[in-house]
Amino acid sequence: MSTYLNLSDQLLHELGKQIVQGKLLPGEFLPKVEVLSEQRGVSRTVVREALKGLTARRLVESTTKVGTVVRPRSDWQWWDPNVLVWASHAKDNQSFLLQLTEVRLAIELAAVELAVANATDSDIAEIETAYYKLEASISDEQEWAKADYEFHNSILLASHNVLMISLVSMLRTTLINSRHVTIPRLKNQRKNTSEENFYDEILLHKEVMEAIRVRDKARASQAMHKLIKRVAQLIRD
Amino acid sequence: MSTYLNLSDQLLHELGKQIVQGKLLPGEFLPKVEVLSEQRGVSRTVVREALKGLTARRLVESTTKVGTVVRPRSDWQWWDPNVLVWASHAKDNQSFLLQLTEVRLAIELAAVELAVANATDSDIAEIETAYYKLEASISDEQEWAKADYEFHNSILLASHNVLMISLVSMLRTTLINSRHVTIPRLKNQRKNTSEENFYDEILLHKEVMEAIRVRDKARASQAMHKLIKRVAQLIRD
DNA sequence: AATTATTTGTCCGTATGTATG
DNA sequence: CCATACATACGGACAAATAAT
Repeated sequence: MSTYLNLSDQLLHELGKQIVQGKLLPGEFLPKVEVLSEQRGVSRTVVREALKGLTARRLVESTTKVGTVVRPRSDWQWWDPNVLVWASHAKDNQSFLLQLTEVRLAIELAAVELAVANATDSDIAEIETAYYKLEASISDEQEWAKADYEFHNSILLASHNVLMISLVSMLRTTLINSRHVTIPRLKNQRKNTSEENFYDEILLHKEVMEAIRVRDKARASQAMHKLIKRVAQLIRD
Repeated sequence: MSTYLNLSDQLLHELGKQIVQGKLLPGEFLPKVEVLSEQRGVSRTVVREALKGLTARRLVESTTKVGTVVRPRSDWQWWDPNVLVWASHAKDNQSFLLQLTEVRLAIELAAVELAVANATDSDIAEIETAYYKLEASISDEQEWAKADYEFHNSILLASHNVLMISLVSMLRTTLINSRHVTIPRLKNQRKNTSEENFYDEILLHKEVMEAIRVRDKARASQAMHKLIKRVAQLIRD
């Protein structure tokens, strides 16, 4: 697997970015196929395939004789990896990343309730090992982040909801792609958290784990809610 | 706008269904391009475009000399309108529809909290009118369903989270497409609900509306949680 | 290690279909 | 009815990658 992109994908990315990042506004027309073909020095086939990619993502609509026009943002198929990437690479992406995070939190909160109901013994074992790794890495910032990811992921997997798993995986990929914006802020925030808060956080993780083990939905949900609200708070600032 | 599908889309749907509905299992190979081209009496170009569609949705992976193989289900891009439709049209789609509903409930629950924070005056007015329509249509099953939809939708819109709105709209389209399976069951269940339960449900809707109006996040969230749990319960049975 | 065969990937020229003005 | 502009479809040629010999 290489990072090589064929011509139509290159053009697709170029046009997709322009649209999602607002350089081509809804209602505006794209140049016609022949012009695009000449401008970029590619064949009409390449242009048509790129346009097809835009159409499939509902970013544009082509009608004969009229041309290809950018559709309103509400029509766009946001839950497409490429659209998400294009949007997350925009200059003014703060509000977009916040929205992404809000969805992620919503799903993670729901996943813990499902985990209580659906977790197998081996799922629970995974969650426990993830928790003990977390406990063992309080001092190491890097390790803690990794362990924290694995802890939440083990719960997500235990939900046995493929749609949630796939959704969060998409969100994570997108958020990682724009990590340079968000992670530094979180790190700085973390430095400011006191020892006590940190201890609280470990306790909350433990509470989540134990509640899942004893199948106490209300407890699990409540603890996760508290955990998540902290993240939401960090992001909002 | 017609329902006409071009040759490659027709083939795409045919192959996509076969894969998602398990007639072609992960690890199995598709016939090579030339064979497919002959079998269906279409050009190689058409076959290639259909395969491209499958590849874009991560249902298959093509490698030179080896051929095109079905990827594991966990790799599939589930959040694609077509994949969702193919999956919802499968024979054994009960568990899939349940998962869809679980995601929908998760998002709706999160949306109400966001609505409390983000709703404009006009958003709140929309929610109120939706509620009064609901109140006015207690007796009419048909009207009630419609009003209920509009009530929840008005809250969703008030969240001002485009990603959530787009996600739920996708879910709804899919669920409506397989309505024949789920709605009749809900209707039957509803008939069995007593007058009292029905009155409770109205009260819960009212509680949600008022909590949003006075910007009381905890109250709104709690009331919505109760409402949603009922739906979840209905579905589970 | 080099060669060959096989299969996908890419590009293009061209022809036909279709809807608009 | 014609000219325009885009969509769809076909098939040929060649490039790239890899398995097998």
